[in-house]
Order: sequence, then C-alpha cells, then structure tokens
Amino acid sequence: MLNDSLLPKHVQLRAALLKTIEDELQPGAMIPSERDLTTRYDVSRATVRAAISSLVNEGRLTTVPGRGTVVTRPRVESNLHLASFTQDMRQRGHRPSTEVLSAAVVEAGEATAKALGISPGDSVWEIERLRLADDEPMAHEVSWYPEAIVPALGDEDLSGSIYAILEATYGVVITDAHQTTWAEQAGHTYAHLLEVGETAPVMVFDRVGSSHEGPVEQTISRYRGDRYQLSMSLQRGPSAR
Amino acid sequence: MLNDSLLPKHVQLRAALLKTIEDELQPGAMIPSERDLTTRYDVSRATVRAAISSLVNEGRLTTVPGRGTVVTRPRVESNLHLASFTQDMRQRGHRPSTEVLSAAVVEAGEATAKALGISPGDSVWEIERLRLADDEPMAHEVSWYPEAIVPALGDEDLSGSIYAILEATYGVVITDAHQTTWAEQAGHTYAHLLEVGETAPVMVFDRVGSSHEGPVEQTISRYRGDRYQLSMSLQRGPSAR
DNA sequence: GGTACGATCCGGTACGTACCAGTGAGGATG
DNA sequence: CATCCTCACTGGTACGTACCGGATCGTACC
Repeated sequence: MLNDSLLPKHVQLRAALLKTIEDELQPGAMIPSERDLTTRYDVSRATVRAAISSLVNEGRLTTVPGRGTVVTRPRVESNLHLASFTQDMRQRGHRPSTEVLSAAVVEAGEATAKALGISPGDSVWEIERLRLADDEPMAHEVSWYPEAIVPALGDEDLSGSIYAILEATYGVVITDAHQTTWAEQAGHTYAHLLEVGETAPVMVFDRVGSSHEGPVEQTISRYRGDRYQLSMSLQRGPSAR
Repeated sequence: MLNDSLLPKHVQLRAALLKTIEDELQPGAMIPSERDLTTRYDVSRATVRAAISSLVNEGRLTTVPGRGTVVTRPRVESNLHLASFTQDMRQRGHRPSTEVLSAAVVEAGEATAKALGISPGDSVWEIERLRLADDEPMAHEVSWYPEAIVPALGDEDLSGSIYAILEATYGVVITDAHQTTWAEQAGHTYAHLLEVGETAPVMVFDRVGSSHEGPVEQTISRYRGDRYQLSMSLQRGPSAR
C-alpha cells in the first residue's frame, strides 16, 4: 500500500492523508479512525499517530477524544498582513484619501541607505503624504524609493497607492516587509499636521518593503494614537510550512 | 521522579526539560540523550520523544541525528512571536524583574468574560504586576485567568513567568495569542507606576492567550513608549484587490 | 416511554522491543 | 605521525501490547 521506499512510512501516510482531506473531505468531516488506518495502510498505530499529529500541528486536523479526528476549518484571515493604507482603511470601514505634501529627489540619508541597500548620497525619491480617513487626518507618511528603481516616480499621481504604481509601471511587486513600531509624543511638527495636541500619543512605524529582488521602499508613518490600533496573531514557534 | 500529579508524564517531562533549558543551559548546549532521559526520569523512550518533539515543534530545541538534541539559538532579529516578558527582555539584553502589585479573585467584567469565553461575574484571578528591566519600570500588566482553570494560582510565586506555572502545575500550554495594540498617554495612574510624565506615550497591548482548548488568559500591558519597540514581518495577504 | 446500564468505539497515554543511518572519538594500521 | 577503521552512541523509524476516560448508542429495566 505504502512503501515507495525512500521515504518514511509516516511521511508517506501524511501525504496520503493530506491528499484525501484536500480532495475528498469537507472541513468538519471526520477522517477514518486511527485503528482503521492501521489496517487500511498496514502500519502500526504509532505510525498513524505520527502522521496525524504532524497534520494536527500544522492546523489541518483537530483531534477530539472519544469522537475522532476532524478536518479543520480553514482560518478566515490573518490580521497582520501587508496592505496599503487605502486597503487597510477600507477594511476598517473608513473612506481613505491622501494629500501629497511634497515629492522630490534627495540624497539618501544614512539610515535610509542602509535600509535600502544603497550608498548614502545616492538619489532617492522622497514622498511626503498626509493620509486621511473620512477627511480627518489619520497618519503622516514619508517614503523613500531608490531613483535607480523608479526613475520617474514624480510624474505619477501619488495620491493613490504607490504599490500599485510600482507594479503597473515598473513591474516591482512588494511581497513582504519588516517594520518596527513604537509610541511617541506628536511634537510640534506632527501635532500640527495631524491636528492633535503636542503631547498626544502617536504610533510610529518604520517599515522597509521588499520585492523578490531586495528592498525597494522605506516608509516612516505616524498614526494618531486616538484613531488607530493594530491587531496581530502570535504563535509560539515556527509552524513549519 | 515524575508523577507528582495527575498530569500526563510527557507534559511533566516537557515542563522539566523547559525549566532546565531556560535555567541551566546555554543556547547551543546539548541536552541529555533520549536514552539517558529514560533512565533519569524512569519513563519510556516514547514518552521522552513526545516531550522533546513538543519543544522542537515550538522551536526551543533542535534535533541533530547522530549527534544529539541542542538548545536552539534564539533568532537575532526578534520577530513577532509569543514570548513571556522574561524571555522577551532577555533577548533584548535586559535584566528582567517583577513586582507583584496584587493578586485576587474577582468577578469577570464584561470584556474579560467575552475574551475568555466565560460569563460576566464568573470568578477569575486578577494579577497586577509591574515589570522592570534593569530595575527600571518597563511595563504595567493586569492579567485575568479563569479560576476554573487555575484554582490555586494565588499560591504560586507570581514574580516569574505565569506561562511556566500554567504548564508545570496545570498542564496548560499557551500556544497562540491575539493582541491589539495602540498608543495612549500615560495618565495619572500609569505615569506614577511607570515613573514617567503624565503625557508620556505608552504602548498598550490587549492580549488574549489560548491553549489548544481555548482562551486562558487576558492581559492588558502598558509599555513605556520611550523604552519599548516592537518588530514584525508582514506578508502580502491573498486579497489582491 | 423514559431512564439506566453496558458494549463498543474513539483518541490519549505508556510501556516495551528492534533495527537503521549518521556521528565522532579512539585505537589499530601504514 | 597521519590515516583508516572500528565501535559506541545518537536520533529516526517501526513494530507490538495494554489500559484509561470520554462519547455514543442500543437495550434492558423500571
């Protein structure tokens, strides 16, 4: 039944189970019992349990003592994902808009150069924008993009998603990002822009966005603390994909 | 050796191993061999392997065929993961300590009841703690745990990891959590506790921790904005809109 | 007809044995 | 002295047995 050799039986059995739960079974359906599987595939129960526990560990199956083992309902959505401000605000039920404050080619500072993998002094587009939700200030953003990657960025309409421009005009797809966040007082400059008090709390995000070929974007965003919150899921360890 | 209670042996052994790799061993060090552990704790090798594989699955241990099992080196870049305050601060190079402000059984409020899947008014342990890093206040935490799950939580030493207590005493392993974070001004109460100004920014985390069987913990933490920051990775969601 | 009980199934726990392939230290060999 | 090889030891695989407590359901009893 199994034993194409080469691979351990519990790995082969795992693959066989995964195939059936993907092709034949609905979420919530029960898979055959462990003892049933031992006779079907002619393996020991320990082997069956190894295969099953592997799938349980990845969230594909759930065991119910006294009942059986059921196919897990797929998760609806992971909260923390890479989304543009526009997408993000729409999902939260707000109407997003953007005010472009400035767009110019400048020399990259040290931190930006390091983040983008270029040399300090290299030319980068610096885009400064105010992000509104329902016509009230939500966030202030400054972004930097290497001019070498997006030479004519300033010619585009920057009031929408820059990610969309990167894709449509330059074929650059930001697939993942890394960001650090902390809390600050607004201070004079941002208090004015965000229309809050100078001591009002803001959430700062320093984000570096990357395509498959490397870093493309650095953005520092300041969100009004009274209007923004962030949800995320945490796992204890890597759940091997 | 084990069996001080009614918990499964592999859970007890898991807790024992976790304690030793946290207290005694350095990252990269090898734990005793599986066969060694069977004689030390007088259990079968299957039990030892169950305990070890659980820790491997969470990224605490790594097995090396032919060599042994080593304590995992923590990742340099502390990404977003579920870690206790103690672990978190150590990874950041600080010396953590804790001051227990109060511990009492109270009636669950509405939000807590909803988060924990119990009824408002049900008994919950309320633990209030001040978390210090290098002897300076870093965060204030209030946690709630259903009394039905952890009846004698107040008898334990609450100055360390409550997650460790949950595992060792009650066999409850928090495997994942969901949290929402936002920025606030400290305000009178927390300014005093955290030793900052009343308008100083704090990062608030509202977290619900769950075991395989459901929610176990709600914690609201307030971190000093000037001392704490959070890093995370983002991937592009499947919502290609 | 409703309840209580027991048979039977389920996953969970725990024990034992056996053999394999890779590692690495130390002794035998050249 | 360097090299090779043996061998003890490691985790990985796989088998078997046994018993537990929870869930389910049919049946016998009130």
